[in-house]
Amino acid sequence: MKAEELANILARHSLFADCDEAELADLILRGHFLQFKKGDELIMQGDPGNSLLILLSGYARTSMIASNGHEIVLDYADAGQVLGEIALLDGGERTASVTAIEPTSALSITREAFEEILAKHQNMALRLLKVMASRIRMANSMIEGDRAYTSGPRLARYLLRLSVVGAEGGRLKLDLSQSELGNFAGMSREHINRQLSTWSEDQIVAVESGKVRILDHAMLSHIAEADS
Amino acid sequence: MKAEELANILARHSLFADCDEAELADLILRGHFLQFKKGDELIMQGDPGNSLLILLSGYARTSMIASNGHEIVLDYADAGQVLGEIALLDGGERTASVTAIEPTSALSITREAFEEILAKHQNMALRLLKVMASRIRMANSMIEGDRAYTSGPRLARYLLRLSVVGAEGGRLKLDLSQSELGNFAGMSREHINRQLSTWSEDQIVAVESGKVRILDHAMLSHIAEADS
DNA sequence: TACGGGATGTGACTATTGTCACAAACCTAC
DNA sequence: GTAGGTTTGTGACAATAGTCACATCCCGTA
Repeated sequence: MKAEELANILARHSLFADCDEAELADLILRGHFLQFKKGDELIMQGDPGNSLLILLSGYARTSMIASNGHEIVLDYADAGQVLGEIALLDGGERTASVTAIEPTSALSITREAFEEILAKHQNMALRLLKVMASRIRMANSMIEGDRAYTSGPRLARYLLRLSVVGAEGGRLKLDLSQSELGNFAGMSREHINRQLSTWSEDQIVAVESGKVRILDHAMLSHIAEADS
Repeated sequence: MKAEELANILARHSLFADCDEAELADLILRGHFLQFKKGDELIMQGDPGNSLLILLSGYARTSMIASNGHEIVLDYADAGQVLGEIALLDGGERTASVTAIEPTSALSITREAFEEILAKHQNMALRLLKVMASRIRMANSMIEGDRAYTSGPRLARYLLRLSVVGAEGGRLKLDLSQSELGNFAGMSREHINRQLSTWSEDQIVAVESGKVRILDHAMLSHIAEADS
């Protein structure tokens, strides 16, 4: 892929929107362009983490397998997202896997290249710090959801997190299976099903051919804030 | 307090152990020394976050109140810990409160000072990035614990997190009340009590005059890894 | 030493959610 | 179009943990 195309893709996403030419050029020069098929692992839990990825296109799922086999989906990443920065920074193992859920491309940057870029461009570090701040906020809000709310409000939150603002018919960013929704929201597949059925009767969501649509966004937000 | 005393305290803690003289000097020069009584709030959830704190002495509890009133303890911070960096970085509200649980002192650094120090000392940003990486790891492991494990293994994990390596008699870093342990481990006070009683019978922990001691560290670790 | 407030111990009951089982529907590829 | 896999729908039941209620204990202080 041409450097200018890469530059275009990067510049289109918030994180890199305010990068200057030189920064983008360095990222592209020092990065490797990678492509993945649906199902490929971009990052594997437990591996040593010596590189950082910037997702250029497609969607990927970030998930952990707990030691008892339980799968936990932490996030769904789209283009522009930085992945794998934690292990790169602290030299530890990768805490989670990242799996392409559709054909995906990414820019891979080694630790050496990353350190050089960081040293050369002051703003890069600040940008990364902001990314990580928002990650911590997200993690805290997951903890809050898990701890303080019952399954209903919690599922509502995750559906809202998957919703796109101006989507026609309330379509979600991703069409997840009910099992996958379960791993995301932290509840069993069966329970997801029952909850969606209930909401479907109340016209809050619609479930057709396995796809969830949000019909009553306001109501769902209200449920997400419920006292229990 | 004298600058050299402050420098000593800072240099004694891992995060700042590898700071050079100039960095320490700038931190101290630009920081304000603050003191807090037990129960004082160093940081208040919902406030705008325009400063960063470095804990110099004492212990503080980081906790969130969910919108339904549920209290969640995220961590207990000790000297050397950086607090309040998230809101400082992204300009948002403070996500959690930090409360002194004993007399505490801290160095407060404003956004302007922080930005100057960051610009002047390259390594500062890298250090902060590492701190935040470990925060994300911690948050992910809380999510894993909440999602994948039942209360027993989970409580075991939190007790281990509070344990100190060479402590005589298995004393914990902090003597928490059972309600507070509950807010930390995400379970009710009563359930904490019952679980501790059971373990106490099996000589895994001892509970005397409200203080928990870990008798069988190995067994507790084993429970923490249990399949369910 | 007596008092009062907070922390702890414990029983009984309830609520929420997971698990298992199985049928039906759907999709995809030959 | 049909076979085989995956996904969905749903009932019955079990398990885990929360809630409520109340007795008790402990500790600082007047």
